[in-house]
Amino acid sequence: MTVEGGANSARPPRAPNIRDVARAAGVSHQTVSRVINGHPALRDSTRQRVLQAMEELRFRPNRAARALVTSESRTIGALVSSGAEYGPSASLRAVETAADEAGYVVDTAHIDHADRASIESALDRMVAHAVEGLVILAPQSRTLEVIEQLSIRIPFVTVHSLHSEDHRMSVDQLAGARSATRHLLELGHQRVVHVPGPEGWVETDARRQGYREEMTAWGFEPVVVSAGAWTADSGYRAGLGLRGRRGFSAVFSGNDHIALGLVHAFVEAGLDVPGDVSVVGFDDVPEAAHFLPPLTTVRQDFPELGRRCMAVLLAELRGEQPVRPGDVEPVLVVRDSTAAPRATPDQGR
Amino acid sequence: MTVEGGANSARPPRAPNIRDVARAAGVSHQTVSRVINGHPALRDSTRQRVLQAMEELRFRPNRAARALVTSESRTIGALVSSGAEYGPSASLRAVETAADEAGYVVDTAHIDHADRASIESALDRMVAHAVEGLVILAPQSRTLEVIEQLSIRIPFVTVHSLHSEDHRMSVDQLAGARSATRHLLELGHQRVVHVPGPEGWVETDARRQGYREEMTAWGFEPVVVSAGAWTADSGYRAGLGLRGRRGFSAVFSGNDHIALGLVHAFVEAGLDVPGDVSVVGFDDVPEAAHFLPPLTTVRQDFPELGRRCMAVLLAELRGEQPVRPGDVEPVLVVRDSTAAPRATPDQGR
DNA sequence: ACATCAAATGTGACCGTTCACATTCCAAGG
DNA sequence: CCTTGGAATGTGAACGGTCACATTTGATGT
Repeated sequence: MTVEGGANSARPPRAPNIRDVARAAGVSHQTVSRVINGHPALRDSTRQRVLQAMEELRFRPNRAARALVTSESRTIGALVSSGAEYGPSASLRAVETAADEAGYVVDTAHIDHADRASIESALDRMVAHAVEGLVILAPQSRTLEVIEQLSIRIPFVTVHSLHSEDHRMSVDQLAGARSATRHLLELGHQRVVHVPGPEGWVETDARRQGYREEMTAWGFEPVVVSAGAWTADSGYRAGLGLRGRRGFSAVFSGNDHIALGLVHAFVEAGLDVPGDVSVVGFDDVPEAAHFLPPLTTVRQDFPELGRRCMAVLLAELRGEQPVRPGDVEPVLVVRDSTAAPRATPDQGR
Repeated sequence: MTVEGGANSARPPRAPNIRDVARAAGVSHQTVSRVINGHPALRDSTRQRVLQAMEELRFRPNRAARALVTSESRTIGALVSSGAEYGPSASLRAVETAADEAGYVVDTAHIDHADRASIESALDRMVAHAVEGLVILAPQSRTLEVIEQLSIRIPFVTVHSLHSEDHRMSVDQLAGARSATRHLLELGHQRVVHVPGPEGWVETDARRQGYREEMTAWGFEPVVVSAGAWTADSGYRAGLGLRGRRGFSAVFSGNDHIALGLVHAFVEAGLDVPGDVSVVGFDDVPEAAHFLPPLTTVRQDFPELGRRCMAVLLAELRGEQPVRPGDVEPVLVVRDSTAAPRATPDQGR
């Protein structure tokens, strides 16, 4: 492995530096530095000469040396919640692409436990690696609290901040949840239950809140049955509990995967979706259109979210006007998992 | 944003360095360095004094400075194919966790296009950031070819290499594909078609190859109908084409998402799965158990793959014996999407 | 009491850049 | 022809660590 080059001996293993280039080009090291940094006051002939020397020597500027003196690392850190959730992953990818285009590289750290120590250690590592900014894709309330306590001294953006309006960037979860709930109510459902995501997540709270608001606005009683995780497994377990009960004709699920598990549990019990019970999800993962039945859900544009995060962060790093584009709006996608309730039990009587 | 500390003025904004600590502790800077690096020949009292000074000054060693002189960056690079595929993402997360435990941080670069230029530029960026090693999670033949041509001078591991046996780490795709196919054949299916993933992926080739081998071993004709991508969408489209045809009773799908799309297309056309056609997937994504019907598939342990990648790479970075743990074995998970064929059409006459 | 030697600590150079400032070049103006 | 001043280039000192080597310290054997 790692086979080094040729057969000739006694080649100094040291990589060429700007002084080597300078010597080869017959200029001073500072001139080489200027070429690297695109200084305007440079005779074109000199620039060419230097560029050629760089080419010949296969010169690569040493980033560590530059970082040492300028304390610019061209690195940004990303803190991501460690689950395999679709949303954060998709956003992260967009963050990286955007960073890349701006000449930054992204150091990623997954935080398993939302305990203070592990977050702190992740941040420490980021700081030690001199990240210039931070993107935090860990929408757990606990995480965000810790982060606020820690009072980070470098620019950062979090997706979904709790209290502070600064640093924030998010999808309007509440509006999404309300429109999902409204969709069910408009279809004529009256007993709509909500199966939220795990406790401690910002989205869980926002979506539950949106559900509650819409239900009470229509004069109906909100009913919440917890799932425990964002997974299909936990949706299935929640469905198992739910299918014993009567008295509901629709479920608004915390996300698409939970919805998948719910549908599984319902269908297994002989219930028809959407005949007996309507289900609506959240996220619109790429598979949702092919669930059986194809899932009605709320689409979030995760990549766009990631891009905007980076836009905000980059603007700040460059000292530009702090861009603050509005929230990304989620949109309801109606498919086949929702329909009007079969009977209208509570009517009349 | 980024509010700096107190109200007192005239505080030098420079972070404390090793000499500041030395002065505060009444020792030489070299002694401080020794404390940082855990040098054994140090009086305990001195060490304590230094540690305390570091604490008081909130000293953080400057990694760029250290990197400059030692050329150790404690960074490894990850090159990932840019799709939102479940497998690479899951492995990547494991890679990061493992790296983290070893005190490394991971720079990730997603490569959108498998063209030489974009791969080269990603590698350049990694090299410029002085990564000590590279993990390549981009199982596209094209990517791997380019990488082999480029003859990287730093240690690296790729998941699924083509030719060279070095640097390799993978799941035995071929065995997995064979066992999936065998499962269908053992159920009594004779006309099994394969819907592979997109061309150009190492897995696509290996799985198709495994399918072919098993089919011919049993004396049956392999039939391959392309999907185009790893997505449910493209599986659905393939299913649309497929459901016109007759003469098959089972499908071995390139992955779980394609399988989901296939099932969607079949069920939509009034076919029963597994009554009329059995479907088996590949990957065992966490949702597969809750597809309708729950999907028979081949489980790959992506996190384990990631961990092993890092184990191999770290061993090499440390100059240890090159660990080479065997391939990760995939395992068939039988669920409800496969059953014996309803009739046995080709039998007798 | 003193030589001995390893353990403990100190000294100065160096890694490859950029920064602040000094110097040289060269065309235009008097 | 000489000044003038901006453009082009050069000089030496940081930056914050580690390395190689020098020096001091303190316990040990005689």
